[in-house]
Amino acid sequence: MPADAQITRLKPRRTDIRRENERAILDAAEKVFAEAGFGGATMQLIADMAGLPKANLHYYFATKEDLYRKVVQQIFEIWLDAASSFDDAPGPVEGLGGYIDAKMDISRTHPYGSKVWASEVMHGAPVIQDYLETTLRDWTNGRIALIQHWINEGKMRPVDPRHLLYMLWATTQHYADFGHQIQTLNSGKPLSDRQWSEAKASVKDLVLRGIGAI
Amino acid sequence: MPADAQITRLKPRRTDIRRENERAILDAAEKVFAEAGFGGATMQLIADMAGLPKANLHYYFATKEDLYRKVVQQIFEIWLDAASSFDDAPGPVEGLGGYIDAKMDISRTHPYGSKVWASEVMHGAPVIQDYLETTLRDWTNGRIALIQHWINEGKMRPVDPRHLLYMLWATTQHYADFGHQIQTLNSGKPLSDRQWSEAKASVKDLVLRGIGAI
DNA sequence: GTCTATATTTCGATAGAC
DNA sequence: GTCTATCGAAATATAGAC
Repeated sequence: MPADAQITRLKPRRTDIRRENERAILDAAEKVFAEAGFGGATMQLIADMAGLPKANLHYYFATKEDLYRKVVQQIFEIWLDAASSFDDAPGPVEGLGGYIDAKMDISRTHPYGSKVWASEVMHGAPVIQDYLETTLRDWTNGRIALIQHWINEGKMRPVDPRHLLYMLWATTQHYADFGHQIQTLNSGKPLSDRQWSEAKASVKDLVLRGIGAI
Repeated sequence: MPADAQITRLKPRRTDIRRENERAILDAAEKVFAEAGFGGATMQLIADMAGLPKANLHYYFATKEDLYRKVVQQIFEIWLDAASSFDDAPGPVEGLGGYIDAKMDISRTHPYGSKVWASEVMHGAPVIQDYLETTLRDWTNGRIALIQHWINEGKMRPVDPRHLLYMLWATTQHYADFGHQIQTLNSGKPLSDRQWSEAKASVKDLVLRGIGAI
């Protein structure tokens, strides 16, 4: 295994070891769960990718489901943080435009987490149903009220805020969840920096025109 | 009248039995694969839902993967058929509007198939990669040319046809793939006929306004 | 064609030495 | 905290009587 472990002058503290191992396990788990699904993922595969014996996974995370739950929670919190651009905006151009930018960036930087979330919801959200019924529902209702406020102020056309939100979620996350299909249709190559910029601009343009904000 | 003539008439023919059993297996498999993923699905569960012994599944479909492949092919062909509304249309309002209607209807009538497709693509399309590189790529290029033609004729704004298609796919399939999330945000109840109509109208309105066709 | 019983493999989880 | 060895459960797939 790591021969260079001998080289390190100072022995890492136990808390550091724990933190680093948990991070390695979570990163590996996110990728494996995304690529194989919960049922297709194996603890052995995650352990190999994390560079640890399988038994160590069970030392840090009691069960496969515990590990999975942590992975799902991560992407959910990242998305919630990204929505802050929504709130302080004076109108839909800044608010929705900023939200699209943030969600598209996350689709590029966290494609695995997005896929795990999509898979979880597609299978009926057996693990995070409570989040849907509390945090997500509250968040959604708050943003619907905000969009309705913009409509009342005449800053955008009267569209159904709920279906607008669904379109934003669907479109931005599509670039992560269906990234493989998009890559295949891009001659098999991942989108370049330029192509990601064009994608963001296209989505913002279509949405902001669609709601009559520009 | 010969006695065996009676029996022959009453007893279903072998080809009928085969057809009915294959249909029952495929329907059950579509649902189980959608709800559990390929890895989480078990032949036992599919057999129970189809009302057949597990061994019979292996009689009709040699392996679990053979059965899965058939399920994925089904939804793909349904989507291709739905795209015919695209071609004979005089302009984007009829063409894209009709396509959205058709895709939304399929999301409602075939949610399981849509989820199986999404799961397959999210996991890197291990089974249907060849479809992506041939049929889907050709279909996409053809529709991009058609949309570009409408743009050249001044029937819609100059938007990137590729990202427009991605938005259509993402948004329409979202109502199937994330149907559970949508239902949770709808007080736990499935969308009513009226709500489905509103969803279709909202999507069409947002898209057709976004491209400047209405 | 159908179905019971079983072979074979693999996975999640754990015991126990270090 | 780490890691080898292994248990028990569950899965795919098949054998063989009917």
